[in-house]
Order: sequence, then structure tokens, then C-alpha cells
Amino acid sequence: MQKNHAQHAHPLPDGDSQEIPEATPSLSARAMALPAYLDDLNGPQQEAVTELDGPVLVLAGAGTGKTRVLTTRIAHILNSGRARPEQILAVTFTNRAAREMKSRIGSLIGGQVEGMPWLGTFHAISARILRRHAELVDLTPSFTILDTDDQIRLLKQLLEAENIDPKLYPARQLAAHIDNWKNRGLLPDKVQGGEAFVFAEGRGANLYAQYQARLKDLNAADFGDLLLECLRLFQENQTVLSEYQDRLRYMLVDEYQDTNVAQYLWLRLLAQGGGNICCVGDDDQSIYGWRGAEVGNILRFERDFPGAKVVRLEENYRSTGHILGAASALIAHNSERLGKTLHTTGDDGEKVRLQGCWDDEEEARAICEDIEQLQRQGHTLNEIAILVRASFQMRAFEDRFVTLGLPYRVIGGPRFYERQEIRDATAYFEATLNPANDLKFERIVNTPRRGLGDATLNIIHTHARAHAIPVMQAARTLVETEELKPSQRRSLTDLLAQFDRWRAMVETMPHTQLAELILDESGYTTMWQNDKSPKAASRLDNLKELIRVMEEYDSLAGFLEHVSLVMDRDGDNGEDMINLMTLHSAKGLEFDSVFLPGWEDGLLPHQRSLDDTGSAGLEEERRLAHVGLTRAKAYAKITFAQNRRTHGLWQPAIPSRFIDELPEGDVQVEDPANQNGSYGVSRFDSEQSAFSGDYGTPGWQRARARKAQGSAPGGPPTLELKAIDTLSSADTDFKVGERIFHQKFGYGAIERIDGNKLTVEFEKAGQKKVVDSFVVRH
DNA sequence: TTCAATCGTCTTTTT
DNA sequence: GACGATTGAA
Repeated sequence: MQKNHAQHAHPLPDGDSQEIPEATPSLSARAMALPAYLDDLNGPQQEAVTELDGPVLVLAGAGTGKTRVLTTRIAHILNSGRARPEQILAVTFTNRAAREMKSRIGSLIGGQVEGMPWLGTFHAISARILRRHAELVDLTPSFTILDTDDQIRLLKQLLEAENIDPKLYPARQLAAHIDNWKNRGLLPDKVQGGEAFVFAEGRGANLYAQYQARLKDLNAADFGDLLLECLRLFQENQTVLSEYQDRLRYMLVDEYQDTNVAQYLWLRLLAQGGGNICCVGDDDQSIYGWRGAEVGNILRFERDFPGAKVVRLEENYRSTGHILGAASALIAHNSERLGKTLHTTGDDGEKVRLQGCWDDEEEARAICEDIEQLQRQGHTLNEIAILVRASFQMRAFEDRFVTLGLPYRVIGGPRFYERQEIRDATAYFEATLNPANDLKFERIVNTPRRGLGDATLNIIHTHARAHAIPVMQAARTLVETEELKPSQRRSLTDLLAQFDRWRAMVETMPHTQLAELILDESGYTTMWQNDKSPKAASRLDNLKELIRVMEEYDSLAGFLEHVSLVMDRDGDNGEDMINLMTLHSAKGLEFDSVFLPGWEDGLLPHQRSLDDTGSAGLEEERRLAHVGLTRAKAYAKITFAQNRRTHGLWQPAIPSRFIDELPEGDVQVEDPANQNGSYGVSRFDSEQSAFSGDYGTPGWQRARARKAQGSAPGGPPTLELKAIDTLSSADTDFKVGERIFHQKFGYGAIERIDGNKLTVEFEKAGQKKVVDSFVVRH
């Protein structure tokens, strides 16, 4: 079954072993150590593990032992003394994959993996590098990492300052453009030609440049920057690049088909050092084209890395013959592929089942029936998964699970740290540690409600921008003046005092205790306790969970670094539950039994994918279907509904074109009529559904009417000609006795100057303290 | 400033 | 149909 080539006597070039003699084990140790982990590998797998010199591309089909090859290769590099742990770069896309790799290397070499600092996600590794050389990219080592909320908030501010109508040009859209540019490794000045003129009448690239400048002001980087700035660091500093090229002697890349241009450039620069790069991927599992992944990277590998060795892993250890046959035949319809032929030596197993259903509810009922039957046959729920194309499909299943009392978990839903309450809480912590973090402060300044709304925030903001100082500092100045209403002044003063108090305790109080204190004293906990909505209770639970997780870190700062990059929820609490997730998040997982609902044209393949990217989109959807099928070890069932409710109205659906691409011999059609009998109530339900089908018409017409009406944008937005002087000045250049004008208080004369605080005798309003940025000379 | 009503949107998702 | 975001009134 497995061919053992001459692996044991594999060559070890003299030149290399000389450089790190202290790490080279004795010959006898090596001779004993090698076979142990190589013996279980098949020929190509062994080749992928032991081919240590020069670039290697491992084309690893689904279920062919990709992770095993990667981890064994690392163990092999370590074991053969070629490199020390800190000389190996191993990149993944997700923290989950990084964690798994770490633990599997650990079990291979016995014990824990210590000192592999360069094993992690692209983003985590880039962040690590950036912090060490922050000054070279105009940051400081303690720069903050923006989450998407912060990013949008910042862009909104930018658009407002530029008088761009947020209706016509939403911040999210700009964020998408910027993300897209960053994915392709483009800094603002590199955005070419017409593309620079997208968004807001040709201001796209300009806004991008402004955004980048603001990030530097804030000493912050967004996710895309982590890679892009790291790339710039390498490109502009040859000595830094050389340092890493020399240090990272072996490079391993997981899921290479998912790399975007920026990541590709990043890898290529580093690989130019020694060239010992090993990329593992599967072009047939490239499903992230829509967020910048370039299948081209894997298709071009041999050209990019001359002398590359390509190893194909085609023996599938996961699925039975029929499942593999169906999946292979399906993917064979794609034209843009490197081409692999998966095969298995295992049984044919059972055929892939196929069933049509009347509507999505019946689909959920049918699948739950099957699940209960599997359960009766002794299968555990943990080994059962339902993989949907779009998350709205989940609802029907969740409803059904709840009525039947079947336990289930949703994998890959909103991440723990992306939840509102977690972000609010961490914003409090962040603002406590780092008073210059404007975005975090602004996030919670009025949460819970403190009477500090948009109007107040705008005043603070104007002042902060005018003097180029952090928002919290601007607030500090303003509360000493009469610029704000007394109630707001009091409220803001209290908040600032609280932050000062908390900040003073950072060193003295254990960080978890301080965190709890902050949440209590700020009124944040109380806010949710008073909230009667059903979600409030779980939010409070999440906050407790957050504190619990914090115990694993030794300081608030240490925790915050991880929360932005590494933290994800661990849905796995060991209980026996059905797994429910999207096809995208199923990649890399496997289950005994897999249900694939919603194989309808328009859903899989998704209509929007077809509309946006045409045949390339169709191929990506087909890969998605292929990923779904290949998750199954022994049991796979495809279903489709003839009627599905989307956007609240019923729409007829036709079976996915992919269904007819499956080979007859591998598929067994289940008779819907037979199935109906066992439900008993199904016919009645169908009639109900048929009635509700007519429901759609008026609503649909209404929707049409609305659509026809809309899209008549008014003229260009009226420009408010109140130019805000954003020129900053260190100190005020007003003089005592000068006559000035203030928007709110009118005309007056300056009595006293105290930094940038002015005491003014106003003609109508009397004596007031104001800030210089709010008055103009008269 | 805040709350309530209305409007508009509705693939996939990591970091 | 449901959710979030935004707008308008108290």
C-alpha cells in the first residue's frame, strides 16, 4: 500500500549542516528518529515531507493528509537538525489552523512546541514583525490594531469632513475599496489610473491616502495594514528584510490557494533568502476569490519559484468511493484547474443521496428525520454536519432543532470578540490603558447613555482636530471652559475622572479585578442589567466569560493584543451536538455524515456570484459544492427545495445545475413521495405553503414599485461653507484685549489667556471661559 | 438627547 | 420578514 523509497538515507548537504552544528543530532539518533513518523506516510506524502531544498508545491486534494504533511515536515526539519524552531516560518490563515498545527507538531515530536515564534497567521506574524520595526513605518511599537467597527467610524468621520453624502457614498463601500487595494498590495500612490477615481466622483484614492494619514496620526493599523505595512517595511529596508530572510530558513504555507496578492508578495520577498518554501494548497478548494484570494498564485507557482518541485497528493483517506466519485466528477466540470485525480483504496460505501423537497421547511424536517434516524443507529451528533450556502438558511434548521429538542452548535457565526458587548468592554480597557486611542474612547463615551451625544462629541472633535491632540485630551481642556452645557460638562468631567482613577490602578490591581471594576463603575454592567431584551442576559454572560478568559493573560495590555488578533470563540465544549455552518467555514473540517441543503440555482451557485464574476464565479461556486461533498466521510445527502422564502416572499426554485453534473452511478435519488408518508402532516403543510405562495404577489409588486420610484438622487449636496480651520498651532496666538467672535456667545474681548483657554468678556453673555479654536478674530 | 417609527437591505468571512 | 441604520418628533 505504501511505497518506501530511499527516504532513510536522504541527503543532507554539507554546506547547510555546517552552519548550525549544535542543533544537528547524531547519525544514530537521526536513523532512529526518522522512520517513526515517515512510516505512516504514502510515497508522495513522504516526498513532500523530505524534499527540503528549494521550493516545493504540494497539491493536496481534499482529505489527502495535507495538515499531516505540513506538521510532519516541520517535525522532520527539526528532527534532522536542519533548523531550530525559531528559524521556521509556518503561516496559516486562521488561528484555528495555527493552533491545530501547533498541537499536532507537539504530539509528533513529543511534548509541547516551545519556541516557534513564527508559527501563526499572516496577520499575527506581520504584527509581530511590525512592532519590532514600527518606527520604520511611521508607527510606534505600541500601535493599536483597528477592528472593522473602528475602521468604519474613522471613515465616516473622514467623509463627513469632506462633505461627502454618506447616502450616496457609504463608508462601508469605501472600506471595501480600501480593503481591495490593500489585498492587492497597493498603497494610495500605487492605485492606478481610472481605479483611483472610483467613489465619490473620483476621490477614492485621495480618500484612501487621507485615511492612511489618519491611521498614522492615531498610531494605528487596520488588518490590511498589518500585511501591507510589513510589505513596505521589507521593500524599503533591505537590511531588515535580509535579517528575516537569513533567520527564516524554512517557510511553510498552508492553504496557499487562499493567498492574496499582498500575501504572495510578502512570501516571495522572504523566500528570496533561501528559497526553502513549501506551499500546500488545493486549487479546487479556492473559495475566497471574493475577498481577494488569487487562485493565480497557486497556478503560477512553478513560474514564480523556478526549479519548484510539485508533489501531488491524490490518495484520499477520508471519503468512501461514491462520495469521492461524485465530488471528483463535479469538480471536473471546471476548466481552470491544475488537475488532480483523487482516488481511494477504501470501500465504495453508500451512494450520495439526493432528495427534492417542497419548501425549505420541509427540507429542514426531512433532514432532521434523517438525523434522528442516524442517531437511533448509534451515530453521535458531533459527527453530523449541515452545510449551507448562506446563513439565512440556518434559521429553518434552528427552528426545527428547537422544536425537536436536538442540541446543535453553529460554527463560525459572529466571533466572540466581534460582539457588541465585548467590543464595548475592550474599548473601555483600551481607553484606560491608552488615553490617545480616540476611536475606542468615542465608542464608549456615550455607552451607557451619559447625555454626551453627537453634538457634544462634535465640539470635542473639532477642538481635537484643530490642535492635533487626542480626543480625550481635548475633552479635558473643554470641561474647564464654558464651551459645553453644564450638564454635559459634569458628565464628561466625571467620566474623565473615572478613567484617571482606573488608569492609576493598572499597576496595583490585578487586571481581571480592575476589568470588573471598570465595567461596574462605568455603569456598563448596569446598562445591560436594566435592559429587558432577551439578548441582555447572554451579553452579561459573555462579559463574565470575557473576564474569565482574561485570567489566562498576565496583564491588561497582553490580553488586548490577543483579543484583536487571536481570540475566537471556542464553540467546542465537548457536548454532543449537530454542527451547523456555512460551506465556507466547513473547509478543513470533516464529518461522518454531511447534509447539503439548498442546492438550487441562485443559491448554489449563488446568483450574485454569477452576476458579479460570471464564469469564474460559477467555477468558484462549483468548488464550494465540491468542498461540501468532500467533507463527508461516509454519508452525504444533497437536498433542494422547490420553493424558498427569500426576503420574506416565496419564490419558486429550480434544482442546482450542479446536481445534473453528478454521475448517476454515485447518486441515489430518494423518492419524496415515500418520505412524505412518514411525516403525515406534510401534504397539509404543502397546501399551506401553496397558499402562502400567492402572498408574494402584492408584496413583490410593491417592491417593484418602490424600486422604480427610487433612484432619483437630488442635486449635488449643498456645501456648508463653514470652513473649519484645521491648521494646528502649538499655542494660541491671540492677545489679551483682542476683540473676537464666538458662534454661541457672540462678540467679546479677551481678558486672560491660559494656554489655549481664553477668558472672554462677552458683550451679551458676560464672562465665559472658551477655547481658542472656537473663536475668530474680529 | 433620546426614543420611536420608518427606511432600506438582505452571500460567503478572516484578521 | 427581520434587522440595523437613520430620521423625525418629544
